[in-house]
Amino acid sequence: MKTPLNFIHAIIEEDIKNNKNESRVHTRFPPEPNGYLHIGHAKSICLNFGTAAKYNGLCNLRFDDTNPVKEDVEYVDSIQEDVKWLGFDWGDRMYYASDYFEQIFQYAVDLIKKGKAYVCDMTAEEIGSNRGTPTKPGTESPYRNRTVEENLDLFQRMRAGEFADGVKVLRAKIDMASPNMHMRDPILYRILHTEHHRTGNQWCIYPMYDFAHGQSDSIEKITHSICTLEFEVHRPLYDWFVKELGIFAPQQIEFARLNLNYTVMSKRKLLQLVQEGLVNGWDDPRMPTICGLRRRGFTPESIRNFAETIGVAKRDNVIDVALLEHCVREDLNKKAMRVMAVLRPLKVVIDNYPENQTEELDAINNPEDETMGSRKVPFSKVIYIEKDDFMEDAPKKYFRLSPGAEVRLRYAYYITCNSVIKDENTGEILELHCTYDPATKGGSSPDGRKVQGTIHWVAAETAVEAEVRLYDRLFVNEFPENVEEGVDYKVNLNNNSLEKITAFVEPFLMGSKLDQKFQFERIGYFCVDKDSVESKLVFNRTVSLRDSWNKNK
RNA sequence: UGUCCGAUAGUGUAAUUGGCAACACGACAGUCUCUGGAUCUGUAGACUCUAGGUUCGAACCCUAGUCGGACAACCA
Repeated sequence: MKTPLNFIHAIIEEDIKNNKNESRVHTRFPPEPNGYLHIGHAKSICLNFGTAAKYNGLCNLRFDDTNPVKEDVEYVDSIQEDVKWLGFDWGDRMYYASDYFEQIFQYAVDLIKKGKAYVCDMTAEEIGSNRGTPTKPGTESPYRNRTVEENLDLFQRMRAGEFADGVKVLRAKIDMASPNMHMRDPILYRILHTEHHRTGNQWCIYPMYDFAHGQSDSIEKITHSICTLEFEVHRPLYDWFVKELGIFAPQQIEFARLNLNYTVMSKRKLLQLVQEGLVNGWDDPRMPTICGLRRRGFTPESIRNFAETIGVAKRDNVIDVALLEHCVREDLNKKAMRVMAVLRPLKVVIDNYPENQTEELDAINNPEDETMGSRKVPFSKVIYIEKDDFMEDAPKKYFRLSPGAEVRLRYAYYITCNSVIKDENTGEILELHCTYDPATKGGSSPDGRKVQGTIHWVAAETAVEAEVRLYDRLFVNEFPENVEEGVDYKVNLNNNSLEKITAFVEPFLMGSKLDQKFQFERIGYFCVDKDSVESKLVFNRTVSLRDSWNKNK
């Protein structure tokens, strides 16, 4: 069976067939180290590294670090960690645009010498207003016709630090009347007396992204520069630089960025959520960041599979977060060990079970994977079950415990509920009294009688308390950014996106380690949080299991 | 009133490049089950944005239009 090609791979296969670049495929993932990577970047990472792997090519990791005022090593470290965690390897090809500053400076000198760039003394405001609008042409800078010698001298003096921030810029001399705004004498270099996280104080002028990105790709001999749609309008400019400079020409191909409903994806907004304390840091499990998803319990495989499933195209798209959730479930279903945990405990006393007796019952660790073996679960007279698993006046289709009904305790016994003890004042159900059938040990009866439901439980005596963090969507609105003029999108924040509860878990979980993943049977998938310690376990709910009974209501 | 890009079931992506519109998720129904999970089976759901044209034949090519998106940072 041949898998259909996305449009980028179709282009690449055509290029290979035509022996373009000696049929070489070389991509790159070029983040700016000014924030943490999110699921949208994951799409790009999977695309770039995945494409290289598919065509026996290479993929570089390159930091586009041309703006020292926003960038930081904290981000370059986290980006490397996240790309690695996703399962990709850039080998020895980790680069920085700042590695090329000298070369890029020379490119600028070349342009000046060719009369294609000039130093402009206008202020930012003047340049802005002279640029015109998309429908009106701009006007030319009065400095546009400085001589090559003067430009060369001024540009060298900019580099030497003779001028203050903002008083001069280097601009390309292209066409102030171009219908493409990016061709209206774009700024190439600006003065920034700011220490760079890598080059220190070596430079006080820095190239703009537009003057660095394409050339960086060119220097690295990138064959296919895959980027998002908003850079489509920049492509003529990159091509202009390549042509004027006479350097290797990468081919830029643009694709539509990922959008997820109930989620914001812009770095600016994510930063804001962090800075305003609306979430607990970049790796808050509610964040769509890669580190957030990791802490939430997502696996790299599930994210890669998600990227594969959503495909690549040019039209705008909004993916349902439910698809992302489906991808984790699918992966965790195969891998996660099953255990029992009771989130909202209801005490059950089994009246006819001997006092002080404890049994070790066999439980299968993963019915999807025999090799994961089995374990022992202690059982005794007093147990906890889920509050939801009991109903005093149960509807016909309710298969769990109710007065007079018999259910199976998973891997244990059949029990029947005899009486309900309630708080006299509030009517709240405090405990249940049941009897068990000793012949049903292990969960099946010798007489072959069927029970409607199977519920999970934890023996009270050996139960371990654990903090469980239940996460919900960060936003209540499907499109949180769709707000009326002047309204802050944060009004759409979900006030109940995090609920911390104390649960009882089976003792097996006692020694569980950071990032270990479990399925709490009948509830969902959970992982050990980094806040977890020996004396106080903390679990994050990655995603719930489907519950069709609840859904139908 | 500019330039560039896009438009296919609810959502996303395909369609051997001009030859019966398919797959996944979701929905619904059923099967199975010691997890109301998973599995398995099935059903519904699309005048392929509109109108013309080319053609034996158009989702695909052409023309015009409609709608949507991107672009006016010394950000990337």
